[in-house]
Amino acid sequence: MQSTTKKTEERRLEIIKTAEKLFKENGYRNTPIDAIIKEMGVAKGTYYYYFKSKEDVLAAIVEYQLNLIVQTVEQIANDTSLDALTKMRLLLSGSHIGDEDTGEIVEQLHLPVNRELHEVTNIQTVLRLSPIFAKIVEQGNRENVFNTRYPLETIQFLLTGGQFLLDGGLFNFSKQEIIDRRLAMQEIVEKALGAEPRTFDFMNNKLFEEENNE
Amino acid sequence: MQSTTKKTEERRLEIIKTAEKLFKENGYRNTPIDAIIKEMGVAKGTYYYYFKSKEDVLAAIVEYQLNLIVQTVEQIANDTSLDALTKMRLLLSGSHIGDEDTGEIVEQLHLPVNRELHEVTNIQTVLRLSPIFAKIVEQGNRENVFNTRYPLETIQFLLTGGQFLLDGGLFNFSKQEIIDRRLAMQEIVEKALGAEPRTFDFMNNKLFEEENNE
Amino acid sequence: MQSTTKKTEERRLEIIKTAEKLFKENGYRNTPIDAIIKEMGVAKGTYYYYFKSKEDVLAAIVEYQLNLIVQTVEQIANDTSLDALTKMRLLLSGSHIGDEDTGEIVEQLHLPVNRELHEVTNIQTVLRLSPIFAKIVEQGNRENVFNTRYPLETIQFLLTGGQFLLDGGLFNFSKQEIIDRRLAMQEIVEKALGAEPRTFDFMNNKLFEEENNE
Amino acid sequence: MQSTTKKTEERRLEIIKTAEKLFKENGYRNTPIDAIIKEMGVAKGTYYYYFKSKEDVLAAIVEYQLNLIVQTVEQIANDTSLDALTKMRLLLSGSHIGDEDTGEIVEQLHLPVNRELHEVTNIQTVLRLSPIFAKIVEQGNRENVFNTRYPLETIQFLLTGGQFLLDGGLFNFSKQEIIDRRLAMQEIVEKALGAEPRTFDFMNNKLFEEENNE
DNA sequence: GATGAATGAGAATTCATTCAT
DNA sequence: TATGAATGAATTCTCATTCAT
Repeated sequence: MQSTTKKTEERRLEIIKTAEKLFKENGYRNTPIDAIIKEMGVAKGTYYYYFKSKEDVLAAIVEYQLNLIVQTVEQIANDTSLDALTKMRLLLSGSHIGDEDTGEIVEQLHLPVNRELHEVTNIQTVLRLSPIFAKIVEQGNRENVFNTRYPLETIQFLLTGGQFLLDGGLFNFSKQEIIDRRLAMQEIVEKALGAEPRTFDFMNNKLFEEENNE
Repeated sequence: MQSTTKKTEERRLEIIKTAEKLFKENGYRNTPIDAIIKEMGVAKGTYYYYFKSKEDVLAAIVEYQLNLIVQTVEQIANDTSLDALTKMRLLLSGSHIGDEDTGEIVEQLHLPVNRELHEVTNIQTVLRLSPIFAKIVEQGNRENVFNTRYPLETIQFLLTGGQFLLDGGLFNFSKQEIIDRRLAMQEIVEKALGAEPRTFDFMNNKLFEEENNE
Repeated sequence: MQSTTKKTEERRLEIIKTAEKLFKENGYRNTPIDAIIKEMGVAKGTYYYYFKSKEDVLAAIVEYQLNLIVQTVEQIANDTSLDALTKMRLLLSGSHIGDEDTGEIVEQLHLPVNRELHEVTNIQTVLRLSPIFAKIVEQGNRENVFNTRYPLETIQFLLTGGQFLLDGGLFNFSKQEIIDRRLAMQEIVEKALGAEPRTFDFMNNKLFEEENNE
Repeated sequence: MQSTTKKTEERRLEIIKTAEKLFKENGYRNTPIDAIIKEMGVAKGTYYYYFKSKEDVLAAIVEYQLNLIVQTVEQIANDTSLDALTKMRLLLSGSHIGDEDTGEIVEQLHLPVNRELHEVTNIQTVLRLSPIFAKIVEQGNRENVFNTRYPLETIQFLLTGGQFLLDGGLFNFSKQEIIDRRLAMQEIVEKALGAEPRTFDFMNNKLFEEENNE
């Protein structure tokens, strides 16, 4: 057995990771497959042994990322011991213990990725997370901490605004501008969900600390 | 050979229009310049006589569209005879008398464009329209019909959500799904701006009619 | 009639001068006709009214330059009041009173021009100047200051070496390297022509001053 | 692995050879890459698999040719059993046992190449050969067969004159004209190096035979 | 004399994909 | 599993030249 031979799953993951890194650095279109294999030190054929096209990795990357996020979000959402407010706070703060890969949820959602990768990811993220979030909102409605007429649609709008506006990749906001927009977003979220003012105050406290660390 | 010489500005616009059409149909990346010139029935050199690259038309298209929208929005925003509520309603309904080119504002904002074109347009739209809208919100604050702490940031969030979520190019929503999301959006806008419930009720009545016509 | 003809001639010359300048700056191949007309502020058609192709100006430039040089060189060569040594010294030093256009002969010969323009010019220069120089050498033979068996061929070899080696455009020599090569060249010229050592000593004194001025 | 590597080297050389041939026939600028690959019967991508641009082959051709020449010249120059006169004669006559690839040195130096290729080759040839020749001249100085004050500079001038003047690519001399110029050159070389008259007599005898064979 | 819009035949380069080994 | 040479369609961009006005 060759020492260069890795287990199939491992190698597949290695390609995904390498491609993801390069796509984020240079963009999907601007990253030839050559770049990926060169970075990995393998031959062209190896790539095509694991993926049948270039789009194929893109899909795999998105799927991989999404699964991680969805898994974490679902875990929290399905935890019957938590009330809606706690769940929502956990998800919005990302303060739970994340896997290395996942990192903090909010971070994941706001990762500055490039456009091509972004499009697919953002949309899929909104579409897959919104039903899960919607359930929490409905729970919140029942627990009288939220008051939202259209849980799914509202959550989708809020996720979309957050994803696209605050994602560093699209708008080139300064740190201060991001802070300002998060403050506004906090209020909008609270109002849209019909929560008490300052319910999600922590969002920006947290942000503040983060930004100072960089 | 014989050349159908047109006035420079006309031909430039013709290229812009043709490119826009094809970009919307097939996407920016999937539209070779050859397709544009073939559609127009001119030579390749003609294209490069007016635009020095492919990106150049993209920028021209966005600029052209944006100028139309911004112009109209600004006209309403600067009309001192109108109160904030009327202005906002006009802008959100698009019921003003539009130029042929402009069409209805809401339609403009929600034009189903493809991704590549979209990205640039959406972002620019949000960035250029938000300050104008923000002024109206501030006027509304003074007139006690709105109550918004962060006018600019709030408007930016709302515009972003609207643009990216309801723009047919990104999410493939059915008509009914769009209606549902507009209903939710109406409420979110009202709440975020601190307006009375049902202030922007017309948004969806109007939409309803439209959709039935198609 | 006269004045229009003169104006025509003027414009032709203007094109030649502009083209020459741009060709020297950016090279013949890298200078589109567009650049020439843009620099002049005239239309494309104007160019083609005066020259039927791009090569046409190149030929005109070379012809124009060459005529100036040949004229001056011939004037000195044909001056029956001068002995061969004086003539040769004059030509090699370039110390005669030159027209503005011509500048100093040596300077003309060593003008750092680009390759494309260079090729044609250099070769033509060698071919047209060598017979004139050869006559001076023959005169020198008769006057017993030179002793050259093959005047024309020798002169051609020397002109070629000087043109191509010392012309700043081809070899990227430093100032010191050029000085060294001129010293060597002086000796070679003296030896090749069979002149007394140090006959053309001034060549390098002169050069030395020049270089210090820059 | 080694066999494939060797094949790779072979193919690379094949491209170099084909390009060289076509460049010589039609000129660098007038030889599209299409012509090269068509001649070889390979696809465009194959070319770009081995060379990253068109200029790239040009550089490779020059490097290849130059290495062959330099190698041979160096071999002779470094042979401690030979005196300077013999070395110089060998190099100028090209009568040594040449590799098939190299052919005769003088032939190599005077290969009728086209302009674009020529420029680069000529200059590089002069620059790389002159130090080697200069050593022989210095040896000759010590052996009292030469008497040259500036060995390097003198050699450079002589090489330049020979390359550019006698290289069939630039000046369109007839055979007789070339013979005449070689005769003159022989004398110039002898004088410039301070060698005895007729030291390099063979140069032209040899040439004479050659020319009659064609 | 002068204009400048229009032409269109190239040219170089990219890169996803295939396949024999 | 892995390799890497070979492919070739696709695409952007250049620019000398023409000609109706």
